[in-house]
Amino acid sequence: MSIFPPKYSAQPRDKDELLERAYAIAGRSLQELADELALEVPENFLREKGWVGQLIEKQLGAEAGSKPEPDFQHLGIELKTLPVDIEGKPKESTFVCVAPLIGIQGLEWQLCGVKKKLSEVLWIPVESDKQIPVHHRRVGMPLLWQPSPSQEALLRQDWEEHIEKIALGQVEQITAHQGQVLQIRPKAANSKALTEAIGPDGNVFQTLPRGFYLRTGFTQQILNSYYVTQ
DNA sequence: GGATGATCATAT
DNA sequence: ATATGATCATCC
Repeated sequence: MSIFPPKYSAQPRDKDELLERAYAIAGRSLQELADELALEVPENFLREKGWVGQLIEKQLGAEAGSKPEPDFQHLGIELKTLPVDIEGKPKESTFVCVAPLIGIQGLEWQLCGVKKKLSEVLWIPVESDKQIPVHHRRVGMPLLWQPSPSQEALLRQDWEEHIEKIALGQVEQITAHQGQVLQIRPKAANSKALTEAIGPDGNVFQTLPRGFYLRTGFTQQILNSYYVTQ
C-alpha cells in the first residue's frame, strides 16, 4: 500500500520515451509496480492469467483496450511480456493472434495477422518460476525486436503451411506438433466455444477457435540474439 | 521437465 | 462470439 496517489502514465510520445519507461521498470518487483498503480497482486494466476501483461501495459502507458491494434499504435509497436525462468529461458509459448479459419482465400503473408503483430515487438521478460512468490517476481531488461530475414522466413513458412491446411478444410488435422517456430493451438474460453471454419468439402462448420503461438525455442532465440551475441 | 490442449478474466 | 491479456493442467 502507499500514501501516494496512483501513478499516471500517458502514452509515450516516441520510441525513446517508451524504451526509457521500459528500462525504468527493469529489475523492479511486481509488488512495487502494482503499488504504484494501487493494484492488488494476486497470489497466483489461476484466474487472472493476463494480470502481468496488463500491469506492464499500464506502467508503460499502453492503451488498455480490446481493440485489434498494436499496444502502441502510433509507434507501430506491440508489447509482449515473456515469462522466463531464473536463467532467462522462456517458460511459456507466446500468443500472437487468432488464426483465421474462414474467408482466407487469397490471404498473403504480407497482409496476415502474424506478420503485422510481429513487425516490431517490445519484449518484457518477467520472472515466472513457481518457486518465486508472485509479488517478489522481477521485471527483466526490455528488448525491442524486429524479425531478422531468417526469422521471418521461418515464421512465413510455418504460417503458409498452417493456412494451406485451413484453406483445404483440414483445420481439425492441425496439432501443436506442427510448425517449427509457429504453432496452432486452441484459443478459447473452453473446449465448447465454437467459431466457423472451412470444412473438408468446402462447406462451413463450427469448430474450436485456434490461435497462433510462438514456440519457446523461437523466443529464446530472440532473447539470445540480443543479450548474448552482442 | 517440457510441450500440448484447455482454460480464465474482462471489454466490446 | 471476438478481441485483449496469457497461464494452467495434464500427458508423454
